[in-house]
Amino acid sequence: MTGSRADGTPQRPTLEQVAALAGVGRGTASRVINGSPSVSPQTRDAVMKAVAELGYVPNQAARSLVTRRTGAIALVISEPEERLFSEPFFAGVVRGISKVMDEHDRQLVLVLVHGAAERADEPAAYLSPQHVDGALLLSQHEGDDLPQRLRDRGLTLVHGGRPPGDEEASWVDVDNVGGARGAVAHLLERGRTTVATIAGPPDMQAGRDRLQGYREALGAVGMPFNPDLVSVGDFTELGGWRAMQSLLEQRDDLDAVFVASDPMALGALRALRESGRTVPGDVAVVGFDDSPMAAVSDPPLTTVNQPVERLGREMAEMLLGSLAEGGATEPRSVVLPTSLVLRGSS
Amino acid sequence: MTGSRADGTPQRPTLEQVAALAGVGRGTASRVINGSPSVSPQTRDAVMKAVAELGYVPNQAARSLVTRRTGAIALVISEPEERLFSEPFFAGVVRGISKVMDEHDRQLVLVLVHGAAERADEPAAYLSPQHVDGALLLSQHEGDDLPQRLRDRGLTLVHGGRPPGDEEASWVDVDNVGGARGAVAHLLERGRTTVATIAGPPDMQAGRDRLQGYREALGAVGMPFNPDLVSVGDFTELGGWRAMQSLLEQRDDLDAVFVASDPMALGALRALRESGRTVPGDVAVVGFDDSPMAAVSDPPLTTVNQPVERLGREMAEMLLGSLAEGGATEPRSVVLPTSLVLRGSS
DNA sequence: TTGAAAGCGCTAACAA
DNA sequence: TTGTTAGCGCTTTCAA
Repeated sequence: MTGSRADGTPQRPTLEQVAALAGVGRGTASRVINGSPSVSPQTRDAVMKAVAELGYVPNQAARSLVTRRTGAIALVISEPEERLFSEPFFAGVVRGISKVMDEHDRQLVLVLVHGAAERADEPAAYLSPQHVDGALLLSQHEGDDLPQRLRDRGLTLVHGGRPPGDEEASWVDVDNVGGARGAVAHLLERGRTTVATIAGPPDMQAGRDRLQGYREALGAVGMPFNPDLVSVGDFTELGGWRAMQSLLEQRDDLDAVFVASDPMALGALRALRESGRTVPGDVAVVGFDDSPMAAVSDPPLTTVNQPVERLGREMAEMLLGSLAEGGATEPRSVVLPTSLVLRGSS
Repeated sequence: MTGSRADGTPQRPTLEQVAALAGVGRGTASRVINGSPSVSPQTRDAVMKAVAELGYVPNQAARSLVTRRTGAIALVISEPEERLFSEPFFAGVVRGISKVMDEHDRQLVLVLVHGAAERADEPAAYLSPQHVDGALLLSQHEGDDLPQRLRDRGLTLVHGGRPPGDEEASWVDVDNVGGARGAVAHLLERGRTTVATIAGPPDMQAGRDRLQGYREALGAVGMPFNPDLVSVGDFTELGGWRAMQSLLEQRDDLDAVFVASDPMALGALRALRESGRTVPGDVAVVGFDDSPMAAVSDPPLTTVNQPVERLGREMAEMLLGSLAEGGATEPRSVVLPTSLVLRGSS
C-alpha cells in the first residue's frame, strides 16, 4: 500500500520503499529504474516487481535536481494571432510533436510569447535550461532575436520553418518552393498560358518560397516572369479576394492562378465568381495548404498538401536527437516533400 | 558573475550565493524570495539587491521537492481531431489560459490525449499531483471517465464547457442556450415566421444547448416546436450543406434558419445559393461562433459571438483560485454571456 | 526578526 | 554486481 497524508493526498511511494520491498539498496533500485546494464537479472526482476506492486513513479523534481535535466521541452509560439492556432497547420504540427513527446516520456510546455509587453522586461525568463531541456519554435517573426537569446542561455533549439538568415539554426520545413513549382507546372501542363499568382506576405519565408516556386516553374518552360501577374495577399480570405480583383483589373486575360494559401484561394474563388467567370472553365485555381475547407469549397480546390503532422514529428525528433548527443552539434535541417491534391478547380 | 561549467552551460546562482552576497542566512533569503512578512525592510532590500545583481532565478525542481507543489498546470485536450485546433475557439481559449499562467508565473503543460491507444494502458500517467498541481480539461467526450480518474488521483480540475452529468465538476461555459435563444428571437423580431434550425451533434453538450435555446425562443412567443424544421449536422461545412438541403426538401417555405456553428452556416449559405434562393431576401441565416470566415462570407454572416479568450481566463483563474484555497472546495461554475453580431445574412 | 540545520527523493561516485 | 553516501537547491521547523 502507498499510504496517504493527513490532507488525503495519496502519498506516492519512494525509491527507498521500492528498494526495501525488493530487498536491495537504493542505488541498485535506481539503476534498475534507469536501465543500467550492470544489474543482475534476478535483482532487476525483484525491483521491477516491487515497482509494479507499489505503483512507483519516479519523482521528477528530485531527479531533475541531481541530473540537471528537466525532461521538459518548450513549444514556443510567437504572437499567436487568430491565424496561428486557427490554421489546421498548427493542429497537425502540435499533434505530431505531442506524439513524439509521449513516446519519449517527455513533457511539452506550451509558451505563448505575446506582443511587446512580455518582450519588454525579461522575455520568457522561464525559457532556460533550468526549466526545459530544449525548445521548439513555431512562427518566429523576421528579425526577432528571441532564438539567439535562447541559444545564449544554453538552450538547444529547433525551428519549424526555415529561419531566414540564421546559419546557426536547426530547422525542419516543408518544401514550399517545390510545392509551388509543382502546382504551377500542373497548370501549365493542363494548357494554361497566362498563369497569375497571389503571393503571401513577403516578410514571411513561406510567402517568399512559394513565389520562388512560381518563378521557377515559369522559367522551366521558358516563360518570362511578369509582375503584372503577381498580386500580394496576407494569407487571409479577404486578402485573397482583394488580390484577385486587382489581378483581374490588370489582366483580364489570365486563365489560371496559383494562390499561396487556401484561405486566399477561397477569396479568389469568390472574386472570380463575382466577376462572372467560371472555375475552372475560364480560370483554373490552385491553392496551398490542403485545409479542410478546400475539400468542400465550390468547386473543390486543387491544392498543395503539406505533411503537417510529420513536420511536428521531425521537429521533435531532431530536438531529442540533438539533446541525446549532448548538445553542441552542427546545425541540421530537413525539408519534407509536399504533394499536389487534384480537385475540381483546375 | 554567475560562472559557468565545463560544458559551457551557464551555472545559475543559488540561493546560497544570494544569501552570502546579501550578508544574511539562506533561510532569510528564502523568506524574502517567498514574500514572508517577517523580514525587516533593510534585510529585504539587501536580498532583493543581491537577487537583481546575480540574476537569481529559483530552481523549480528544488522548490517542488520540498513544497510538493510543481507550479505546473496541465491543459488536457482529448482526441484532438482536425476540428479542435482548427477552430478559432481553441486559439482564443488557449491564449486566455496562457495569459493567466504568465501572470502567475505558472507553467502550462500541454497534454493531448489521443484515441484508444493511450487510453488502453495507463492513461496519461503523467497527470498526477506529483507532476502538475491541477488540470484544465477541454473537449471531453461524453462518458469519458478520465475526469473522474484524475480527481481520484488527487488532481484539482476545471472543465471548459459544462460536463454533462458530472455534479462534482467545476466548469466554465459560454451561454449556449442564451446565445441560441437570442439568435432565434432576433429572427422572429425581424418578422420571420418559419424558422428552421441546423443543430449540432446531439452527443455534444454545446449542440444540445443550442437546440434548447432554439426551442425556448419559439416557446417564448407561443410557437410550437416542429421536428420538420430541425436538421442535424456535425459542425462541419459539409454537414451544414447537407442539412440545409434536407431542410429545403422537407419545408420549402422556410424563411429563416438558425445554424449551430459558423462552418455549418457557410455550408447552408452555399446550399441556399445553389437552390436559387437569396440571403437574406428569401431566407435569413444566423450562425454561431463568430469565426473569422463569418465576417467575409457572402453575404457576411450574422452570428453569435462567444468570449473565447475570457473563457480561457476564467477557467485558469478558477483553477488557481481552487488551488490557493487548498483544494477540497465546493464545485463551482461560471456561465459567460454571448452576444449577437449583426451582419448581412439576417 | 534571524540563523542553523534537517530533509524533500533522487542519482552518481566511491567502495566493497 | 552491489551497498553506502554525498549532495542537488530549496523550504521550513526550531532556537535564539
